[in-house]
Amino acid sequence: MPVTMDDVAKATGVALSTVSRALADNPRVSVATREHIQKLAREMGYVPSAIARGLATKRTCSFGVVVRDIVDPFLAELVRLVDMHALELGYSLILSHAGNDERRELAAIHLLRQKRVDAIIMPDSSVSDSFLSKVAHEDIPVVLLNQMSYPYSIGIDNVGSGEMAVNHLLDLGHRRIAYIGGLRCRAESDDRQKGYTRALEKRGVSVDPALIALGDSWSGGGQVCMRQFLHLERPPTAVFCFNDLTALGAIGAIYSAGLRVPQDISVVGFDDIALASFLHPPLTSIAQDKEQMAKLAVDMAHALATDQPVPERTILPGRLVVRASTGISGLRTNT
Amino acid sequence: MPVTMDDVAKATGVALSTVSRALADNPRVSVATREHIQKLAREMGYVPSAIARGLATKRTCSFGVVVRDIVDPFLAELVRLVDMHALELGYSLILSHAGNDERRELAAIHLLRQKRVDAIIMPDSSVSDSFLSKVAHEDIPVVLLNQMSYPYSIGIDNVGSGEMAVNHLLDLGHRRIAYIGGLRCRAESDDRQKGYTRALEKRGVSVDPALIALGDSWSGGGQVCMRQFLHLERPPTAVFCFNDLTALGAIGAIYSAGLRVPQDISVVGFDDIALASFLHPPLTSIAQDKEQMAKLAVDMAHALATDQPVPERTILPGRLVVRASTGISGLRTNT
DNA sequence: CTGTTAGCGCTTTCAC
DNA sequence: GTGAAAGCGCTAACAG
Repeated sequence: MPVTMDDVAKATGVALSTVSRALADNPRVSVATREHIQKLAREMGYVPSAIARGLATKRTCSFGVVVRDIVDPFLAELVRLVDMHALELGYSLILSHAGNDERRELAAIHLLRQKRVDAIIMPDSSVSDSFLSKVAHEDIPVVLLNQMSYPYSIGIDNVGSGEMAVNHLLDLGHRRIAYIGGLRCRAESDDRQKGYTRALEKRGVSVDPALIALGDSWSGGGQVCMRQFLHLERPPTAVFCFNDLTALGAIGAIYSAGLRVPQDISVVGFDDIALASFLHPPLTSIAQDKEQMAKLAVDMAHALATDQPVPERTILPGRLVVRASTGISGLRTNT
Repeated sequence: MPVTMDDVAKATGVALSTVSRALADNPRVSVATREHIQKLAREMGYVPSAIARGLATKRTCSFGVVVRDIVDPFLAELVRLVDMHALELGYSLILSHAGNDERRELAAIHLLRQKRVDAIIMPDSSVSDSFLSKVAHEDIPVVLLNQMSYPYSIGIDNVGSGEMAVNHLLDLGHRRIAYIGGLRCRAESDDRQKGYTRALEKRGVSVDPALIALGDSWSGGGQVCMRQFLHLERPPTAVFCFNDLTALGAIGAIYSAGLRVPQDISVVGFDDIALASFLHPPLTSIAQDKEQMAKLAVDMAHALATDQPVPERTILPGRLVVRASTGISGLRTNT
């Protein structure tokens, strides 16, 4: 139904290949014919078929992106940035959802292989290491975020960032500091917890297992875990959360218990999502350089897709953003 | 590089076309050969090329989705649901960002046409009516959400829902009720405002232009507009917001001014995003049936893409979800 | 500078 | 039930 290159060729009276060249701005076509062809093609409403081109060139100019849940604001922000950078390089994004189901994740990858995407970017993969090693030798390259056991990956320093967050709380005088984990990527929460533990140990504060709970990367989990902490004989005076959504839930639980943030309990989140500064109180958080992550991931995917020298695996530093959800320990309890 | 159908044909000793049929579970192939071929294909690691198939069948089994900003939680939730339903029908989603730029939106559409997607779904289009009428007769079908001037669209009753929200506030005794608009789709905010006006007028409450402001569909806008309202001689006792993000910003501004929600000012949002119930206070909002919207939109896109009878344009009702951000007027000011 | 000719990997008549 | 062959719309040698 749509106008083809052949139609344009017939209309202009030149050969099909000349049209192809003219439309590709190939310098081997005379300026006159090129412009003539381009003009006519435009007038005829010619829209090149990326499908046919993909078949011929074996490149589809599209990346697959598989996420657990685009509703996670951090992932949404990341995917948006990936889209922007990908577009600059001429790629489109095919988005697939995997939920928390590893099987669905593998199914999504399989579908993307059928679609012959040039590369796959997975911002929060849950696939096991055994699969990763297999996928690494697959026909189509895969770039992972925050999964540093994998060669083609971009991530942030989760251990160091966790440490940074907890140091901030220690500096404010807190000693009973809790951690609420999550389950976005496999190793992510563990590493942040490692940073938490390390920070405490360095200051000689003992780690209390009762102050460590595992949420679900969502506000519901944060709420439940925080409620549990509040029932402790000696509740924490500060909480470090896997991500901002968890922190939001924790804050809700604190308010519901008639306490206040940060007067009674300080809260630190992670990701520094766009909403963080609008929450009440504005949330102290660890910011990830999403812009840079997205750019590096796209560049890596592009390099892998075009057989260019692949940039090295990168670990970005986190950055503490202090807002109003953290305060000096004992602000209220000691008065 | 990857295994092709031809490879499988040679390996099995049958003709290419037989392999094609066998893999498509075509009953015209004997059970024995079919199973043999399928088994061998699997062993050889054959992955069918959706590209080649697309060229041959003129169907790519993919929908384009162009959004202004996937970071908007409402859109993210919608896109996730669209993805689920699309997958059930065998479609993948190609996601493109348009920002608030109509030109980028058109560019995105153009790219999707090149990709030969079977249909385009636009949850929050900003393209003008003049363009819409053009796009309607385009080669590739477009389904719009919340843009009821267009034949192929699914939406919610924005006027009625706005009215519902404001009636709720009126029922609580509020008389000075403000509206903070947004700019997601073109007509969306206007319609909600229309509902706002209508509700007030029906109860004989005069509409005060000073109580109407235009935000940006984000928390920042809500914050700014609310701050402006608070500087009025007679500030509102309740605010109806274009969406939940706007409401979040408004709430922040209220707290920053030393006032409380809902004791001093009640706030109603729109969309009922997943976060709404975790905010402090939990947000009263108008829920849209995203599940249904997504399903209807995908079904419509599918029908259009396959030349089946197209279901009718649908307008879904909104649903008021009362939480803790709204309360009786004068709770505090009159004591 | 332009035309001819093979494909790319699959579907789909049309024969047998 | 299976095979042969003609495309789908484009790119990319290879000639001229």
